[in-house]
Amino acid sequence: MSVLNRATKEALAAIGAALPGVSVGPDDLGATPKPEMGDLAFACFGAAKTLKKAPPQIAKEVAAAAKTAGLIAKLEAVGPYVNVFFDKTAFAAAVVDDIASAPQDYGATPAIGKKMMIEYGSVNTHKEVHVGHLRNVCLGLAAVNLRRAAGYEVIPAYYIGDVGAHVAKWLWYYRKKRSDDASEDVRAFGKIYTEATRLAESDEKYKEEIAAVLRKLEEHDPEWEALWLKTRDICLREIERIFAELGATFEKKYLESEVEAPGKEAVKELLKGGIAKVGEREAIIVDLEPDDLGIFLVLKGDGSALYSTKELALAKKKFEEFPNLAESVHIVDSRQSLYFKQLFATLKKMGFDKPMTHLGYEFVTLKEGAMSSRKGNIVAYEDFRDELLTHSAKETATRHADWSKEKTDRIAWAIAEGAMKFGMLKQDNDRPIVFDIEAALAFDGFTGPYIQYAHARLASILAKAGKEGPSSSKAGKTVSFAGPVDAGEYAVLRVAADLPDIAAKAAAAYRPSLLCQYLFDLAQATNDFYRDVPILAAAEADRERRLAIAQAVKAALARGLALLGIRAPDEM
RNA sequence: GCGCCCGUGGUGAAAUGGAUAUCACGGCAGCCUUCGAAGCUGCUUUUGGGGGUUCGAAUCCCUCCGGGCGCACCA
Repeated sequence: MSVLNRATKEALAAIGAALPGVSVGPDDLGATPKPEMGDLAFACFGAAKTLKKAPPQIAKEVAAAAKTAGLIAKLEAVGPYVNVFFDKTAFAAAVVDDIASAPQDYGATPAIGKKMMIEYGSVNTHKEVHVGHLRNVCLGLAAVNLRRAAGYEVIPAYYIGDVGAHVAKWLWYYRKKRSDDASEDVRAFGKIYTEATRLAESDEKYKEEIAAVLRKLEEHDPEWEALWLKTRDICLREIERIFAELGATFEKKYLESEVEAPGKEAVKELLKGGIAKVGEREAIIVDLEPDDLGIFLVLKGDGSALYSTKELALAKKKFEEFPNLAESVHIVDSRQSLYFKQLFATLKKMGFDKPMTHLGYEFVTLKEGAMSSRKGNIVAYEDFRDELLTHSAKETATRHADWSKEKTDRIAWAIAEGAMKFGMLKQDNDRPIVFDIEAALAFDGFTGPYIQYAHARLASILAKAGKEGPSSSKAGKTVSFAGPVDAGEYAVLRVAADLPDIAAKAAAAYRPSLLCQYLFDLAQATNDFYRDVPILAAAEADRERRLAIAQAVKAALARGLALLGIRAPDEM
């Protein structure tokens, strides 16, 4: 149990004992508006109802009657609230101890024996990876880390769209216009897709040509299949490379092509079972009107597969491979909300009632409007990364002219990654991100590098004190802790104590933004501490204690960033 | 038309139904002879309209207005 939870429990016990006949729970206990007002606040409105007394009166009685013990030092009635003050030194020592005992796992819950799959990073081949996909990967990565910290056994999976109409269109165009181009430059693939779309939309007759290519592919026509396999594999290698550089690792890798045939079988079963029927233009549909979910199309009129066809089989495949999944999450942008509702409803009709959820998020747009691979007005991930990296390397080089090229590049990438991932996660899932390169290149304010910087400053102090080498990634030896702590020391530890709770909330709701907000608060508190509390120049006893605090806070910052998939370099 | 999501300072955002709505950016004015100025300090400006529920509403409900997205052969 975290130190804060322990203190909260003690506070509730003390207050509960002073209020016989009233049930008090964690819900009655919240944060105070300002740190000076105490560590926790108990609202007396609920008790007022039960006791038929005025809240301020109850507050006064509770403050007078409650016994202080352990981590609780003082209770004070302010209006209808009882403000709880922790024993600063005892609390600070407990937090430092808690972090020092397992710095890399600070705030983690022991295993809860539940297995879950998180599917994310599900991009398409034959198209360029853009900043919209980046949001997906960052969210998925954070979700995996957060759920693992919450005690789940998580299986990260991706599901790549390596077949379908977009691939057929690409191959159709390539053979028609670009077959002389032997280039294997994947970044050119995206442009080919845009050109293909332009040509395809220029004349109705092309529609049928492309549909024919798709049928050929599904029939495994050797010539088309060879071209498809060759180009697909180039794309898959590129996608793998991008995932690797973002630190995204996957235990299960699904391809649309492998569930195409089983998907068609599933549709046959649906027809046999009377769940699906033939709709307009011979298409196979599931009528979900009674569930207010409209019509769900599961197979095209010409017999070729749709996204839905394949996903019917994929859902089954996942649970065949992992029968005991407590949850199977699909991280896909919220434009697919209706589609997933339809999919889950159809699976349920098939008697396949498994815990599947769609985690939606708003997409990334440009100031000019929506990005579209079809139109070609996208910000390619690699262009963005290159620009960010160039900027970050330049900034790093100005500050550290003496660093080697290797070191500069390594640190510059950590900073670029911090800016990129934090930028994608700091906003709540249900708000669109309007991509602005100026803002994305910022390293100050509410950004990843701001937090990395606070961490590096603490690292620098510790290095000077000989407590931790600048390049060590593991926590050094623990430092002795002897109180009493002053206000500045306590303030930063009080914030650090919130991490376990915030991480748990962020994990439960899949909201990394909560952790971003929190880490920014912790970094600000760190900068206050840095400004107000001298460490190296302090008297021996204070110095040791403050170094211990610096070490604990540094570990908390690093841990929080790690949950977001961001590195915390000791120098930057 | 129906459904989902969102309306908070100039801009972008935060706030388990709780105390005086919190940050960042921008702008203006300051701070490097004291542990790293990618930092710090000060000033600047806010809950779309109207009802309702509640001791208490940015938050919940209704309604209107505004924006985004989705609604049969794309994924």
